[in-house]
Amino acid sequence: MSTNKRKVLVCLSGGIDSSLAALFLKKQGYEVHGVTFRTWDYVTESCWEKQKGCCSIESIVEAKQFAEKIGITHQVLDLREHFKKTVINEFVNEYLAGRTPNPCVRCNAETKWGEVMSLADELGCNYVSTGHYAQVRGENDRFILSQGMDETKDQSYFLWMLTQENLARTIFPLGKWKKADIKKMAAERGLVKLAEKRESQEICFIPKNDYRDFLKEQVPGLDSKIGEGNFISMEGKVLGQHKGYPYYTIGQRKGLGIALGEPRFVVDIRTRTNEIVLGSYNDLEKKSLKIKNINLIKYPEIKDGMQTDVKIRFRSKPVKATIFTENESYIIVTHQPLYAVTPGQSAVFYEGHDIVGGGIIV
RNA sequence: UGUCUGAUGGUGUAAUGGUAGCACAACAGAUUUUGGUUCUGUUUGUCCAGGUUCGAAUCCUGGUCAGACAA
Repeated sequence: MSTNKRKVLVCLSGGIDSSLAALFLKKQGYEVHGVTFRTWDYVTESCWEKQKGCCSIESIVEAKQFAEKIGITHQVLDLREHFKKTVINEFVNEYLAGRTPNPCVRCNAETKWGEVMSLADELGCNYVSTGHYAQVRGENDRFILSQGMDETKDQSYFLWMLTQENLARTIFPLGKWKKADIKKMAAERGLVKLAEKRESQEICFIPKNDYRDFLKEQVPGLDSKIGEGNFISMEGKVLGQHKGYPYYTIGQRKGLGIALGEPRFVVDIRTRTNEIVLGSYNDLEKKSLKIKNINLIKYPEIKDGMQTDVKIRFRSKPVKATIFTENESYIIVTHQPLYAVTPGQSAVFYEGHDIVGGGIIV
């Protein structure tokens, strides 16, 4: 590693958060080098209009301009192939398997930290940094990831896959700040455009916010391979036709195109028979789930029967639960009902504000 | 072929003479670094032709269509 202990590689997206993160690091006396990823090419123009978040060409230009403005070096890293091989492929395959992926979790682990760490090595940077609202600290020989101070903007959920090696070198300059303050500071520094820019949102590589169209583009002949199938009730009665199981996700209500007099939700996806089971909201209830691909952060291991709080989606309150270990997977039994537990999504364990670990729901 | 019943927005229904309502669906916006959820809002309807009435989804006549029963 470099002899320069104050050199940091910061991921700039062109948005307000990462820009301010870079600014903070610079003010704190770090030697800062910015990097912006090129992950995906947009073909449609709609994304430009929407000023989409982290990866558009326009944002790359903005990131570069910002770097110049605050006087840091900057480069663009072309990760298109890597991104396609990891994030996009997994995204498509998961849907084809009847599961619902979370590409952001994958992208953070594989693309952002995965690739940035090696670039940091090349450049002699001992730290890497992003504009995430999360915190990391060293304690008991572990590097512990915890929620951002601004609970409404906390993004730790998306970072549960980060390894100890990743966290050891990570700085989150915004972890102790509130989004409102960041916006205010940006405005005060004359960064009006940034302050007014829309939040990055939706899947960054999907234009028009329609993952179904994206799947069609990525999987030629998808509709002829899978095609229409039956909506069925909990009792097995045929209720209508659907467009093919990859277009649905557990808990989904909108877009079913079927009027049954009361709200119906996707309760189960049966890939073998291409059947989608519909039920009431209460039919989505579960009190246990199984996870795999476990990554532990706060503790090196988890004891059978450990108590924790678990989150099964980004915007949901943590629920008290007990973890039962079982070889490579865990069984999580919650003390309150969960709704719409969705295979492919992340279950993240919290202890207070700290992330204990997480896994992918089976 | 006869008799009876029914026909309301995309779907299912309410309103028995007095501004056509509800649920679901659809669409749009809000929320949101995943999908989904949630919230707010919007669009769309009285089978057709006559008649009675100040006024008809509602009553009358004829037609069309559907279901049931009869043969």
